[in-house]
This record gives sequence, structure tokens and C-alpha cells, in this order.
Amino acid sequence: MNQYKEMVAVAIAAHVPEIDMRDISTMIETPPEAHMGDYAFPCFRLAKTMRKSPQLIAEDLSNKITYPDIFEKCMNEGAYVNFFFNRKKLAEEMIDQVLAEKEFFGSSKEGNGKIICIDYSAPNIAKPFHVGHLRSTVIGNALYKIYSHLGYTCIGINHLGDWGTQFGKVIVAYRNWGDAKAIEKEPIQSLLDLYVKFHEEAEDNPVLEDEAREWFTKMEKGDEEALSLWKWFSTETIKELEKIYALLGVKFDYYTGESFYNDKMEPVLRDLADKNLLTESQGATMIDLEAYGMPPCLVQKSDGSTLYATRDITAAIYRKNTYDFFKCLYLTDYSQKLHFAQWFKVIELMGFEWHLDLLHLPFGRVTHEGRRIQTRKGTVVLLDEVLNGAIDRVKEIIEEKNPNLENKLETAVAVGVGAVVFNDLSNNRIKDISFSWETAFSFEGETGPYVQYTHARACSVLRKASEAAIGQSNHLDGQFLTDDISYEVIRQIEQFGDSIVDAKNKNEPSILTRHIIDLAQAFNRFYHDHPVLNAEPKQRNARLALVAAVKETLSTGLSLLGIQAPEKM
RNA sequence: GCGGCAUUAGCUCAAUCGGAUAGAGUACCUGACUUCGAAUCAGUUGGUUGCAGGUUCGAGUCCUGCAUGCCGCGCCA
Repeated sequence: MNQYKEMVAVAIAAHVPEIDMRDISTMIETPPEAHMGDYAFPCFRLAKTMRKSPQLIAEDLSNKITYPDIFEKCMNEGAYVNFFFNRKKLAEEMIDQVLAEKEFFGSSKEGNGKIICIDYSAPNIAKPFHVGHLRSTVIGNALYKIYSHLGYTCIGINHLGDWGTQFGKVIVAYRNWGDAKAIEKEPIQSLLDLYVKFHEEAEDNPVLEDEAREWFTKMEKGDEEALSLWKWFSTETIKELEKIYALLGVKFDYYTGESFYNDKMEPVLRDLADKNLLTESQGATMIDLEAYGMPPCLVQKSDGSTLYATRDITAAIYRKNTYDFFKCLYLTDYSQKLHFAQWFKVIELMGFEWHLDLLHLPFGRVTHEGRRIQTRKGTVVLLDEVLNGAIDRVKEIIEEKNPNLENKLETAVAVGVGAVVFNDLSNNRIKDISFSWETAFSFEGETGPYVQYTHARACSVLRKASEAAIGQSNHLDGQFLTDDISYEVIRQIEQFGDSIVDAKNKNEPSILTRHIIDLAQAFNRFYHDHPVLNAEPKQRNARLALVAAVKETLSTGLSLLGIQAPEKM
């Protein structure tokens, strides 16, 4: 917990013995408006036990309380006890801290020794990577960085959809209508064409579906032809996927897709049988979950081949045994909620205590022009097109605004991709996103480029200050940063660490995204109203130090979201 | 049919375990570049928080019912 909040809680606890210290900590709030102070303690809940009006309690407390000198005063307003920072001291403390800790600002050791497995992205082999797949990838990537910042050891796993009946379909299609050269040239597109063709043909000829299931069964049994085709399809697809991940700057520790567990499922099925959890129904094998209000969880089809849930259960057990994770996070859209609830329950029924450490983090779906994005229909928006479109648009803007920029292409990639990623990370996970080209290509207001621009602007001031090379004392006098506008920037920096912890607690990167927007807004206001380079020497020093602290904080924040922070753009 | 999620300004979204006057961006209109980067800043306009009840000091937030939308419900993943 935030050290200042802790101080407030301690100060209050000294006078409110009837409430536990930990409860007091959780009651401390940040007031909605700056004039109400920096931290507040609401007294409503004390009214009953203390048999006094909340206003009186607040008044009484504010008169009695003693607090450390980082605070300047505490006074009640209505039923709240409001604490005000000593602005000069806080400015000096925060800036010193940011400049000393640099990219480690806001980090902590709370997660030391704890392992977090994060299962994200997980696209299907042989299908195009569209804007709908972006969310899992960027949310997972941001959580990876946020947890790491807080001391956890993260293991990023790309649980590729590289196994299952769909491969039987592609194999059947390839054997009937495929062209090897086309696949080498444009793997994802050609494989998709085959997949689409399969479904068209299967409508008139349902026998194809049976053939597809047979081929998948052959894969599971180790048939050489089936496996060599599968291997080829998946290698070609991964090559394409890696280009996109490179553009996004996303990395994984392991590409262990579903196929990785092919030889690990049998012992799990045996264990399930030993624990008397399996029932047979119409030839298939399943775990009955009626007692828990859920439909059964199928683990084996009537032909003996396995299903998605079988592989997920096996993967979870493998990960627990291999990494001994503290938590294992799964990033998928909410249409899979029941699936996860079912197999989490199976893990529990198997007697594994750690079922509580499995966390499905569902997110909303992406639609385009009111329709869901479907690979088989014509409604697909390819991520590749979106990213490159954004990059091209940024190139145009650079030509217009900053034609002499060096590294134009590199910068356009950082900003264009940053815009798309930032946009995806700025809404609550659970909300559906309506994709629009207009929003994806907007770079003003609450956008990634706005924050990047603010950062570049700060860099520019610092560059000029150093070019001017005026030899002044580095002593920072916080007195020059106590006006409302400067102070608001300090306040945002002070809350940076809290927003990271909050984002982690709720597994919600948008909390951090919104916070760095607030910081950038506060800084732009400061920048506009307060000249830095031409200020009086002492004031100049103080303002430059603030600019440096903001630059550092923004760049750290963006990096935790997986977004680059170019020094010029 | 059963279950889950969502609904806040014209649009896209915030709102700290229930807390202070529901806030931003965008769009529209107005103003600020010979001055540290105008991808910026300032201002104006914009609300019966889907509807009806309930719980209490206090409800966008919790409960009940209803409406609308999305998602899911045995051999896909």
C-alpha cells in the first residue's frame, strides 16, 4: 500500500480504536476534487458505534489528529476528514524518487518469489489474425509487464490453437483442392481459403465432416501423413504470426500450443477415471456437472479423440507441476466463460486445491459496423491492415509536421502501433468494442499518440535545457511547484504507483491507461501555462526537474502497456 | 426455454469494497502559434445514469421485476 495513505491510516487509527487498522486503510479515499485535499477519511460508519453525528466525529478527529510533516494540515469538511499534503515537501520527495528510481518508479517487491502464468493471444493456426485477436494479445502483454513491475516472475504462454478437428478439415480440403506453392507463398490466406472451401463443400456433402474427424483422429494416433501436413501448416502460419508479434513488440516465453499436450492427456484421463469422475454418454466420455448447475464437460469424443477441455485440463496440470504458479491467468473473450467454469470445476473435483489460482479473465468482443467479425463471412478486419493503415497515416502526419525527423519509419511504427494498442487498452476489459477505422486512426485527445506526444515534448525541453548548458545548482526547491497547476502534476505522479497496483489487483490495464492520460493532461496544462526554459534560475531548475520526472513516468507507464515512447515524433 | 454479461451526454467511454456538485475525450461553436513541439491549451453547449419498485444517513454502483442488446447451453475451439 501507498506509504502516504498508510500514514493517514496510522494517524486516524490512533484515535479510532474501535476499528481495525486494516479496515481503516481500506476506508481511506482520494477526494473527487483537488480543493478537498489529497486523502480523505469518511466518518459515516463510525456514527452508530460512537453515537455521534458523522460531522461531529470528523470535526473532532481533525482537531485531535497528529500527522507526519509531509502533510500540512487536516481539516473536516462535512463528514470527511481531509488531509492536505505539504506541497513543497511532496514535490521534492516525489521528484527525487522518480529521478532516482527511473524506469523502476512504481515498482515493488510484493510479488517476489511468486510465479504468474499468463495464457494469452492463442490464435488459431491456419486462420487469419484479425482485430478480434488483438485484445487477448495486448491485455495479456500489459498484464505480463505490470505483474513483472511488481516483482512477480511471469511466464507468457501462447497456447496456440494448433490441434483439433479443424486440422482434419484443412487436411481434407488440402488433399482435395490444395496447392503447395500457394501455401508457401501466402500460408494463412491459402489455408483460410481451404477452410472456407471445406465448409462450402460440406454443406452439400456432409460426409466430408466425418472425413475431417477421421483425419484428426489419425493425427492423435500419430499417422505420418497427417502429422507432416499438420506440421507444415503450423510452421508456415507461425512464421506469419511472428511478423505481427514483432510489429506489436509482443514476446512469449513459450509457444506451447494445444498440440504440445497430445502425449500428456492419457495419464490425466486415467487419473479422472481413477477418481471416478468419468461417465459415459452416447459413446462419449464426460464429467457430469449437473450438481453444480452446469452442463457436462466432455473430455473424449465417441471415436476416442480429445477435446478442447481435455487439453486445457492437461495444460493446467502440466503448468502447475512445471512452474508451480501462484496464479494462472487466461485471457479470452467472454463467450468462453462457461467452458472455463466447467473445467475449473473439474480441476477442483480432482482434488487440486490450486483450482482457486486459475483465473479466467474474460473480455468483450470486437464488432465491426454492428456485426461480429467472422472469418468465414466477409466481415473480417485483418490486424495487419489496421496496423499498417495506422502506420501509413502517421507517416503522412510526420511528413506534414516534422519532415526533418530522423528514423521516420521507426517512429511511424511506434506511434501507429501505439495508437492501436492504446485504444484497445483504454476501455474496461468486459466492454464490447466496436471497431471503427476512424477511431483506430485518431491521434488526438485520449489516445496513445497524445501521451507519446506529451512525452516527446518533455524530451524536447530537456534536450534544449541541456544544450543551453547553463551551470546551475541542481538543488531542487519544491517551493516553486506549489501552485495548483504544477501541484496537480505532482499529485498524478504520486498516484502512479497506486494505479499500477490497482490495475494488477483488478487485472485491468485500462486503469493504468487512464492514469497516464490524466498525467499527460495535467502536464500539458502545466507546459502551456508555465515557461520552463525562460524562467528564473531557481524556478527553471524546479520546473525542469518536474519535466524530467514526467518524462520518466510517462515512458515507464507506456512501457508497462507495451507501447514505445519515442523521444521525437 | 434456462443461465451469464451489458445499458451513463449526439458518439466513444470514466466514476476509488455504497460516499462529497456523475467526469473526460470526440463532434459542434469560440479564442490562443514572430514566444520551451498547435498530435497542444483555454472556454461554450451537452444528463430523469434503460424503466418501475425496494434496502439506508447516502444508490450509476446493492436487491426484485421488466425492457433492449450481446454471449453461452454434449462429441468446434
